[in-house]
Formats: sequence, structure tokens, C-alpha cells
Amino acid sequence: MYTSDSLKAELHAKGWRLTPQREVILQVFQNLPKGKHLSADDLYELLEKRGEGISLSTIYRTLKLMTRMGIVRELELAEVHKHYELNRTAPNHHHHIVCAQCNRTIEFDNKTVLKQAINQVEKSGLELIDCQLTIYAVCPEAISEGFPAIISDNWACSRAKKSEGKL
Amino acid sequence: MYTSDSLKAELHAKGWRLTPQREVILQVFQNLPKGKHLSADDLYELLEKRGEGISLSTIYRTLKLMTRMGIVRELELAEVHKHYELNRTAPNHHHHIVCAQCNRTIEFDNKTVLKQAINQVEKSGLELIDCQLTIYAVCPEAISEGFPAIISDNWACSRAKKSEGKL
DNA sequence: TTAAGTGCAAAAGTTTTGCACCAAG
DNA sequence: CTTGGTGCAAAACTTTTGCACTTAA
Repeated sequence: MYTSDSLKAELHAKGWRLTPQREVILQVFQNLPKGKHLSADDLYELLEKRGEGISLSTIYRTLKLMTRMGIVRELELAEVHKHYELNRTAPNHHHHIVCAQCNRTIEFDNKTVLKQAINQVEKSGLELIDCQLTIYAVCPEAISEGFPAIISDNWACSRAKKSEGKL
Repeated sequence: MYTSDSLKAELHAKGWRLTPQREVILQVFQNLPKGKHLSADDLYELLEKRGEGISLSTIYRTLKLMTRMGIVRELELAEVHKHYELNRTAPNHHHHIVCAQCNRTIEFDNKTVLKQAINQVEKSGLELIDCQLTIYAVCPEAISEGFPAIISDNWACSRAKKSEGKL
């Protein structure tokens, strides 16, 4: 678990600095409910509303930095742009299933996959930062609509969020 | 393995059409060396050079369609934008390790992960289209440079491709 | 014939950057 | 002090769309 202090220490080790902006962003991710992830813009608006506005450029720069440091994980699910969440170690580590038809996302845990990733990385002499198994699949609703036969171009199942289900 | 004919059949089943553009794009992916993936723009330029120019809009539309049909897989590795490759079934199915420092990508196979994905998807009542284990790690070169301590903002290991290694 | 698909150009987003100013260490 | 970080505004890209024209079936 990352604290402000460990973030500070790690930044200092690289000659970087702990700024209020970086602390705030770290805290936002730590207080995020499990399973929720934010895009750069989500984060920007959330802070704007809290009256702790941070510029979009700084948010982009910080997310990139924290991803590279292994503090957050960059998710590329079905959304148009990247989303971020805290890079938690087991047992909070998880993976995602995304419906290729409606973009709905389901989280799941799987210890075996993590073990495989650890093996794989050791075998190649690297050091693990994060592993994400992303499964693309078709959800029951889409199957019952007749997939793959008769799904129309812009069909989305009832549970799909607005604007996310369209092709 | 997809052929022009099976593509045609599947498109027809949905009331869609097989166009020369869709055929060409499918062929490009089928002739792509294993391990190579293309961005929308890569594909556009490649076809441009071959004198079979297809408009960028059509390329974007086709990639989205083929992803949703499960014919190609959308990769989000370290590059700025999405890359695509043919969605091959076992034994050609594979996963990726990406170095968080230099963005170099390594492919690997792992049958266990695929099995886990199949289980997971069945458990949830979905139908599998693709599964991708993406591992973020730090490569030996970066470790020998002292990671995580002293890697500079824009360091990239010697093997990193131009312009991909910078933060 | 006729609905789907394409190309073009314009629009809409997202992400990055240069630069002057600010502030952590 | 010194150098890294921030904010702003502009630039650079990527992706999507409206529309008139083609074309597969």
C-alpha cells in the first residue's frame, strides 16, 4: 500500500519531487471504490468539483509518471480513452472481461493468472510491475439477441451505459 | 483461419457486405509476420504505398467492425494509439510483456492462461472472443541502469525504438 | 433497385508541448 | 538558490461524422 511517504521516498530516489498535486492524485486513487477507474478527464472534473482544481496537463503528466512507476495501472477496456486505477497487489489485484457488443465490464480475480505472469517474467529476467488479463467476450444478452447472426450495427444491451454501446 | 469466403458468409449473416476494401484489409493482416501489429495509420500508409489506397475513415470503420466481430484483436501496449493483429486461435494465440521503461514488447504463449480465461467466461455465461494477458515489467537493461532509483525521465534502453522510449 | 459502404473534408476529442512563473528541497 | 513542476494556451494527433456518391447483392 502506497502512502504519501513512500511516494515521496520513491520520487526522491529519482531526483523528483513530491508536490501537493501528486499527493492529491494519489489520494483520489486510494479512496476510489474497488472496481472504479477514472480517465484523465474524469479525474480533472472530480478535482474541479472538490475545489482542488489541477490542470489537465499536470494530470496527464502525473498519470504517465505514476504508470511508469507502477503506482497506477493504465486500463484500456472498451472506452475511447485510457482509464486508471491503483495498482494493487494481491489479494486486491484483478482482471477484466469486456463485452465486445455492449462494452460492459466485469471484474474477476484469478490467482493462477498472476502466478503464470510471475513465472513468465522471471523466465525472461524482467521485474513485474503489473499484469492484466483482458478477456473480450459476448454477454448473454447479446447472445440471446442472436449474436453473431443478427446484431445490428448499433445494438447495445439494456445494461450498456449510454453512448458506450454504439459501434 | 479466416478466408475471404468465411468473412463474406459472416458479414452476410448480419446483412452486411463484403467489399474490396474489407477483403484487402483482411489479407494484409493474414500476411503480416507473426508478432507484427499495425495501427490504423500504419495500415493506411502501407496500403497507400501498395497503390491500393483506402481512406482513413474506412480503415477506422473496418478495424472497429472486425474487432467487434472477433476477427482482429485490438492491442493497447505501450504505444500512443491502438494496434491491431489477427485474432488467431491456439496454437498461434499469444500474449505480451511490455517494458514500462523502454516500451519494448515480447510475445509469449501460455496455455494455462487461455484455460483460465475459458473457465472464467463459461462461469459467467459469456462467449469468448479473445483473451490478452498484458504484463507490464521492467527489462534487464533498465534494471541494470539502476531502476527504480536513477532512471531519468527520458531514458530508453538501446533496443527501444526511436521516439517510443520517452516519457 | 436499394441499403450499405466509401471517400472527403470538417469536427470533435484526446494528449502533448513551449514557456513563463512558482516552489520543493 | 536551482531545478523540477505547474498552468495556460496553442499545437499536434487520433478518431468520428455528415453528406453526396458508389456499389454489392
